[in-house]
Amino acid sequence: MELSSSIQAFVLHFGEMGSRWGINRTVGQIYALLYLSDKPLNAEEITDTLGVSRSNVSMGLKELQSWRLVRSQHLPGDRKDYFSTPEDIMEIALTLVEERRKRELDPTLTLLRQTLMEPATDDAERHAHERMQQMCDLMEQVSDWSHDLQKLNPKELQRLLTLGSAVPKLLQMKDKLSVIGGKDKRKNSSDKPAD
Amino acid sequence: MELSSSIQAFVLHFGEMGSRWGINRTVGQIYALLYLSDKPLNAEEITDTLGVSRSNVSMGLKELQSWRLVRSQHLPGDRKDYFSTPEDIMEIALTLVEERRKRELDPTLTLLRQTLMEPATDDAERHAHERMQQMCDLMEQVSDWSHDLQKLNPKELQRLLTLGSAVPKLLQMKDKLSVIGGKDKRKNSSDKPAD
DNA sequence: CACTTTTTTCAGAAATAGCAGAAACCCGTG
DNA sequence: CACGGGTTTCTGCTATTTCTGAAAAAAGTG
Repeated sequence: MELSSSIQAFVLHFGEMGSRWGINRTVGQIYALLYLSDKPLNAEEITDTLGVSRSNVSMGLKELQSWRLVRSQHLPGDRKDYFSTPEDIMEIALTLVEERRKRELDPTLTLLRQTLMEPATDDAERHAHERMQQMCDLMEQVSDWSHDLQKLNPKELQRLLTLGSAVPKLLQMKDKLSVIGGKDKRKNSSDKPAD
Repeated sequence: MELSSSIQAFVLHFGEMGSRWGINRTVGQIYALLYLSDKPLNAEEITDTLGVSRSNVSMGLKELQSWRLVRSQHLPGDRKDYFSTPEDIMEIALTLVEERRKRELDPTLTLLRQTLMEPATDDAERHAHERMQQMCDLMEQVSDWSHDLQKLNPKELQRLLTLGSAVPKLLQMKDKLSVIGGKDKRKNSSDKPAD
């Protein structure tokens, strides 16, 4: 399959970016190709288009499936496996966030929790444990937040993202409401006197 | 410098995770060491503690500085450079988000914008451009959101993070307010009839 | 259940990244 | 401007990752 120049550029770019994203060139290219394609592709088509070996494509697809970024399906009257990416880009983004959390955060979180079970024995270790505790707390919050994100449907997510920078304003609004409601009369309950 | 076992475990773990995070083992270990240390360390101390070559440490520190994750300082009466990480973990996290955006998002965003300037010439390309447009829109939102995050001070950020899953509820609250205010009487202005 | 088609696995080749040691460099100081 | 402590860059070797072609396995088919 011949690629038009803009599609080709995108595919090659994804290949190059792959290393920064923690995947290899072929995996990046396969993903780009499937993402842009208007129909599912089989492994042979991918092989021909990218000019890499069949086995390489097989391994790449396996990896992309382990990331849940591509799915396979069978077309009627054809024994080949056909691969495609989800239509909804929000769904793709959510998958990416979840998988990265699993791979990049969870192992460290596990180690930190284990380590922090034991008491520190000297000053240096005491300080180190404090630092680990800070990291652990933050990672847990990020992890929780990522879990919460997964529960949102694409529409809510879209809304949240559009909100973007407006969130702090929303927070202020909430504060005012709380003040009216009398639940919390302090202007900034958790702020230090002056920064 | 001898490391206590829990510190050692953390340092080694960071070394292993390095490959997933897009840094190499030594860089990961250096960072872990500096992060836990209760005082700034010089290159020689790092070399001795980790048992890697002096030049390797030098390159690692250079990389960590390019990420703005460690800073160097001079101690009075000592010509050596001393290295440390910021105290505030929120500041560290913000730096990480910003640097990752620069490295992992911005180049692709640039390519997408360029590509989308040109019109598509055939059906396949037309579809591909639609997909690129979706990706571009999402990446721009994420990028904007990341920029907004940078403007927040650590306290606000902490608050936002703690909020976590509560944000959707906040959204609902906002909706109700809007309804009261009469700006938007629909229950879910942008939702499809049924999902 | 033999045969064909398709996919996966594996072992080694090729490419890339990481590392140590040596050399070069930088910068105050006498 | 030579010296010495300190740092960075360069060079070549090593380890790791990526990739290919061949062989094995799996999955349909008549």
